[in-house]
Amino acid sequence: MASKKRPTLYDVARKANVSIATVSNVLNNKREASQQTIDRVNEAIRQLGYSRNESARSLKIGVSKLIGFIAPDNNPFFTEVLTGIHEECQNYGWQVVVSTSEESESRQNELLELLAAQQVSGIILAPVTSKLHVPEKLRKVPIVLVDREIENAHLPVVKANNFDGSYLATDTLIRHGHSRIGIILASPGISTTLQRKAGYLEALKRHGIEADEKLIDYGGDYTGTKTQISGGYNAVVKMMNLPNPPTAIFATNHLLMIGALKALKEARLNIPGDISFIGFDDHPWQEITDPPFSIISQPAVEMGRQAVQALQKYKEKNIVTTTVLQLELITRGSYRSIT
Amino acid sequence: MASKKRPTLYDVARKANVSIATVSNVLNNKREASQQTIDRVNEAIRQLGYSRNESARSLKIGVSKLIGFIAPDNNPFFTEVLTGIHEECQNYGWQVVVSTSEESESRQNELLELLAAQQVSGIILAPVTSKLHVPEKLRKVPIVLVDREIENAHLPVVKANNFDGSYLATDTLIRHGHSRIGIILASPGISTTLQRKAGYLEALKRHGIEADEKLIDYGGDYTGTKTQISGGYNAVVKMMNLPNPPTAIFATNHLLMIGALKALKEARLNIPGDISFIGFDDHPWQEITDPPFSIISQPAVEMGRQAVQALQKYKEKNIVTTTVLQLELITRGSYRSIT
DNA sequence: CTGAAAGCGCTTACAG
DNA sequence: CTGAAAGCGCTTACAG
Repeated sequence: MASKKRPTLYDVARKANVSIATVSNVLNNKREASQQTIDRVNEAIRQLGYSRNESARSLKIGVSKLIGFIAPDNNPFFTEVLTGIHEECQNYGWQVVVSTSEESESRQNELLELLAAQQVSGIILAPVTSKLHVPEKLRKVPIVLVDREIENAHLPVVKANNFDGSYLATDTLIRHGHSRIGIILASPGISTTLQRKAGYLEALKRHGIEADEKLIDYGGDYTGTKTQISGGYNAVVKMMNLPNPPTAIFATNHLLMIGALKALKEARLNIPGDISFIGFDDHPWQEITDPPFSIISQPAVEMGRQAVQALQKYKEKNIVTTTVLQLELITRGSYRSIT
Repeated sequence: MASKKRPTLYDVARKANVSIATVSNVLNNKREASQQTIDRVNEAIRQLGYSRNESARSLKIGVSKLIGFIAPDNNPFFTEVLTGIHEECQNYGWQVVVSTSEESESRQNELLELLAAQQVSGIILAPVTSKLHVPEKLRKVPIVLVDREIENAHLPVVKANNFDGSYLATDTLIRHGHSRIGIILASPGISTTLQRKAGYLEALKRHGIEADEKLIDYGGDYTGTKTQISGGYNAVVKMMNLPNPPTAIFATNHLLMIGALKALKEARLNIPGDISFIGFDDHPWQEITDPPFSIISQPAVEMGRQAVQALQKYKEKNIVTTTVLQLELITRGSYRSIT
């Protein structure tokens, strides 16, 4: 019995009385084979339970059916992006090697290297900084940026309109009478932070409100998942102890939001009675909390899908696309008008 | 310039003036090479920016450095398990091909097949049913079961003590005076559901309470993430419309819990004033909700780590381990005593 | 329409 | 301590 090792092309060829080239052609739908041959080959494949050794194929043709996805942390946002990547990859027969850089640039470079060594046919990357220098030797493997972009990278990117989203949230709060609005941002080194900050500042400016540095906190200037939660927590504690604390808070990612709410709760501040709040990233919990939270919602699953499509276009036609998805404000019960 | 393609062993060998066998040996720390040779080789590797083509290696030795992880859905519990898998894999230099079966057995079998074709060195599987028949041709690749087990599989398994956890939750509610306790379970086809149900029934029995079929709902007997949330929702709606509704509800996974809470909220039932509640799986949101929720907490990250270790033992020493992790009840504010 | 043969980049006995 | 050579299982010109 050939139960010890998996059958190879040779086994199939022998059984079907054809050459291995013919089997390979049938397998890949290349060239015309007579229907009779095709049937014989397929029957042999079925009987032997043959499936292709992808390592051999990768070695020969230089790329595997794998793509890599490098997320910076375990923010549920990236879990959703991964869902989108998975969905779309089914259309291309790709499988996904997933890893987390934990916001470390050296870890990220190591992961890129490991993926390249696996002959992945592409990488979807949410980079840890906006100034990544992609090592020369990785230039061969197509990289698509997702969520975050890199200056002058000349790489396809799929991102959200963070400026507009942040502007929208801030503008809305201002129109509800708020002028002291605290914003909690993630690490200043990434593009999303920069753009979310810019949108906030622009909204203030349009309304003639002067920005107060004390109300701008990089609570998430740390690595990893847990530290971002404490970052949001610390930011709120700091702001609420100001002589002139904010009347509204805008937390610009889901982890920061959770930390911020924890601090608000501990301070026994009522939302929206004592303070208005807008968060980031939709999540089932937000409909069952009291109050339900208003948030800037990102099309995270769609972002994953689009990233795969962008990768496909980049690989096949060398087209460098920039896709910008719109953010929307979902208003529930966490902010109110003040006078 | 060799910028077109990545350097190979031959390039390194030529540069270092040795044979490819020697380079390979240095690379794998095999046999003794003179320190001088080692240095020359390493210097050549560095200069060329060489890194091994893992496809070639996999082809030659029959296994890659990849392992597969198949989750049944996007429950955040499995995201945490994945975190643990990632952490532990770093110790072995493994990378993880992640995929979701969406509770479909045919999809699961397809994924197993695809992973085997990639020459993965092992698979960590949360199976969609407790009666999986692993296809003969997959017998070559080591599989470790995580979270859910399979009858007579003779495979390593890392799971939680679901019986005890469920007993504990039910017993606690009974001791607080509840006798009509609704339980919301996931699909009856998986081991965790069976065990959680058994723990519930046993606790009732010990206290001489007769089980009421109407209070046992397989809200999650659907596939996928969203349908489980609506499953939990529907279960609560049904139970609360009973002539004699429950005074407490135990939702046995995170998705079911979210759906259940949504229904409770819509019915304007106060927790724990009108109804007591115990959920499943800890999550940062649970500390900031009002009330904060009591839950049965699973060591999800640890489960992932242990699964990787079990895989390692299975591969290296052919040891089939069964690891049972304890669940604990975290009491916050969502249940109370009644008379 | 089909086959013989080269070669992808490694690892590993084997010989020296 | 080091090298020459076979071979892992495929794909793909090339020849017929």
